[in-house]
Amino acid sequence: MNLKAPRGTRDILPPASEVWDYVETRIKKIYRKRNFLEIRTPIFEETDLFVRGVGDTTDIVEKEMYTFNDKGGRSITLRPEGTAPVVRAYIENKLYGKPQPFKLFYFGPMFRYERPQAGRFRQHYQTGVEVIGGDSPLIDAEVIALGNDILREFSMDNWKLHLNSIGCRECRPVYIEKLKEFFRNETVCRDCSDRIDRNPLRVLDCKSGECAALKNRTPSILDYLCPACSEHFAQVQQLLETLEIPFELDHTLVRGLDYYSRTAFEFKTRELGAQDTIIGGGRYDGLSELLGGPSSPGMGFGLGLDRFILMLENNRLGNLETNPLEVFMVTIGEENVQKEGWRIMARVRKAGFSADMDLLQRSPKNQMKAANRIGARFTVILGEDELKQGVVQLKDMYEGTQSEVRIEELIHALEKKTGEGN
RNA sequence: GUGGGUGUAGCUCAGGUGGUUAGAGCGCAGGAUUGUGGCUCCUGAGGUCGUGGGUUCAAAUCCCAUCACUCACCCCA
Repeated sequence: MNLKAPRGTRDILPPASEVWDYVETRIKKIYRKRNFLEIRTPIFEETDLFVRGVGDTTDIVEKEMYTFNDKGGRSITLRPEGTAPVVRAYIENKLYGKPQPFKLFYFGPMFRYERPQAGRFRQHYQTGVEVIGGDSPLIDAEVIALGNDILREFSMDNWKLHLNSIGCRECRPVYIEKLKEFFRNETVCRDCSDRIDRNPLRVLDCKSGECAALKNRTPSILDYLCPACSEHFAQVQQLLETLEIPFELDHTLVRGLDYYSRTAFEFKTRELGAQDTIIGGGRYDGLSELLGGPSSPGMGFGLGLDRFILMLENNRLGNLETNPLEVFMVTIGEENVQKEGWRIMARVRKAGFSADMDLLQRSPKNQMKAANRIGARFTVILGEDELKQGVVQLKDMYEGTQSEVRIEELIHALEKKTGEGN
């Protein structure tokens, strides 16, 4: 076959898909415990949403979007990130009329046209939260704490929380001027000399030798925050200290999207090679207005599930015990026996056990073989003789023991055996 | 978008300096006398040697291109 999954995409097959399901389910529980509710937004949106929301000078919009015209001539874009769609939905559905702040979570694929590498895909999966309708530092702390909780819940500890404030519409322009001034008098790399005017904050993030060398002399945004932002940021830090969540101030942390304001944070690990951000987020107080909505400050994060699961696997936490098949039905005989076996299996399933049987009309021996390879806990064997007597052989595949039970006693016997095990 | 590495059965890999029917282990399918797994033994299926060109009497092997994977840059989840 010469058809392949497109570059940067992949199939998630069993047993990996079991791990994904497990992770998603467990994260969802954490959200629900904190009274976050799910939102599902379209996988594609009008292109303009991202151009306006994410920012037209960002890398995402400039070169990473999957954009196309649909048959009606509309410009459509596969969503590259989750926040702008959620805020769009918030405005469109007038969620500001509900009790505030509105706390949402989402799961789903995101699309970016990038060169794939470890932990980076063209279709990747994120889960994230957005708290919209409030600018209290309590919200910032709650969101960051939630990220912290998820990592802890999965016993991950090889990461650091990087924290910064990138100010607001009042103070950031002042800082940006200072920054431009500073960089103009220094030598920066080729990419960055272009950036100085268009998006000077990003120079801070540059890892190239000459730019990185400037880091400790570069003016820090934290020295230019207006009183309101400064106070807000101080409170966020205090709250994190109260919650005993360790963090590291990092004034070079600038998120790539334009809509961020004030608090910005990333949970980074050293285990994933160059793609080290596992959770990234921050506050976006102006986004709603940017999209034509009312003033509705918000705060959220995105968590990269591909990277998250990669990290779990690195720590051998990926070998999660998946539930083994409980019963494999083995029939020995003609059609009448198979039919009765089928009925028995249906009853076993109805009683709450997972059950399967041979679907290839194999010999008894090969049915047993199959049961063994699948890892079934029990086999229930039915032959002509058993059928006549109304019994089955119940075999414990782990212990190799086998006993005869009446068909009507089977469920009871299974319950007893599995009860003993646990 | 830029640079490095890789590309032989489902998986992990062998296949010096080009030479005839491309191999192994594992896995998969079946069998080793009456209706029973795991161990052992036997048998079998399965390969456009990533793809397309080129050099050559002859290419998995050399050259070019292309695609994919991978690592890094860039950027982020």
